[in-house]
Amino acid sequence: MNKLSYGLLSLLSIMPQTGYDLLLSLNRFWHTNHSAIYPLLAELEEKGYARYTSIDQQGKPDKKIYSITEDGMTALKKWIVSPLEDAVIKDEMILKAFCIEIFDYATVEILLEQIEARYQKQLERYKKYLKDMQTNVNSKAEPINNLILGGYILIQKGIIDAQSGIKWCRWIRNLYDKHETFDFTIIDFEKIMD
Amino acid sequence: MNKLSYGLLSLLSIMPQTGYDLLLSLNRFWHTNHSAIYPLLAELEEKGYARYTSIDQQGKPDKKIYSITEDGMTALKKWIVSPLEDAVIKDEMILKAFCIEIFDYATVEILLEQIEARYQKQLERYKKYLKDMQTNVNSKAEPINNLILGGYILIQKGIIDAQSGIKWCRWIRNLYDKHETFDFTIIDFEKIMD
DNA sequence: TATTTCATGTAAGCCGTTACATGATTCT
DNA sequence: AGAATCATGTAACGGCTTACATGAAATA
Repeated sequence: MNKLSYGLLSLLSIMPQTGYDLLLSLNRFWHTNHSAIYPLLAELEEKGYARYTSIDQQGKPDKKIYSITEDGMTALKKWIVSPLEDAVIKDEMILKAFCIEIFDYATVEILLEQIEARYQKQLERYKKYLKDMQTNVNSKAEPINNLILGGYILIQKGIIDAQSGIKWCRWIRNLYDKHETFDFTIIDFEKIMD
Repeated sequence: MNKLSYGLLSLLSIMPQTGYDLLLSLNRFWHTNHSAIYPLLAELEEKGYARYTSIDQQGKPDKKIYSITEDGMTALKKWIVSPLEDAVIKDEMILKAFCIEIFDYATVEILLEQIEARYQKQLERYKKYLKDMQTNVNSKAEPINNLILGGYILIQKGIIDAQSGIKWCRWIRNLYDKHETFDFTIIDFEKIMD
């Protein structure tokens, strides 16, 4: 049982769905693809944590609607309160930041614009999710998924992160503007030391 | 050349150092370990992006002090302005968030405390880094590494992220406090829609 | 007409983690 | 006395990504 296996159980606890549905829900908040999900679903079934019912379809492979079993729920209940592992963040931005002091401002500005654009894109994406959710909840239309509360708080997190990322970019620009001679030995630490 | 290879070049552009030194600098901002670094350094040397000079040591393996070559600098200059890849974040917290609505508040509170504690730990860690940096810069003592500007902005990012994470946890608690009947269909979306 | 959506699966390869391996000195 | 620091390396394994494979219907 790896992280993603529990993630699938987590989503299945909300409602029974297919591997394809799970992929769509996951993709909003987690980098993965179908070739990682299908084998894990088969494993969950072998372990007795999930079961599926097949539905015939014309032109497409049979739909397999997975649902969580009682054993699966037991595993989920254990996992949800088990010690939280550290987040693993692999972001090229961090590695690029290491060497910015050897480049001139024009180069740094190119990088900053890319970073800011990425956060801006993220902000738009999550705002769209929020709007979609609002529409669905208000109209009480058939929900694409029932990820109401969980989805809501994760969308909020995405928005907060994007906004603070944009602020960070602007703060860096300000840092450069103030020290045109690039004398970074007199950095004002006090402002940030709570 | 994978992400981490460029990260090593990025750090080597600041100052020549050993694989062990690189590991210590990286560990503040990047999850990795020595067994990933040493083979990559050997590859960088083969490619002509880095070279090393060996230094005899008693009781320990010979120190290999790596430095970036001109070819390495060329590669670094290309990479720094090349399109920024998306960040890959693998955080169990996200997967756990999916299913919170099936649990009672007591269970969610256990999870929230773990998340908040993790952000608190991160905040303390980065504040310590900032203090260390301030001490080093003021005393002009021999710098452990010369990652002044890059380290500074990354420490700031770590602090901002930790602080907003803590605020997010408190916002979730507030959400629960306001709706003791767990009627989450009347969520106030307007407040967040800019 | 071409791409996206729906729908599931396998195979090859890369990347990273854990463990194995060694060993003196310094700190707790 | 035991753990951490300094210092480099290899081997096995697991997990994830990319590509391969199929194919109808709807959209652009």
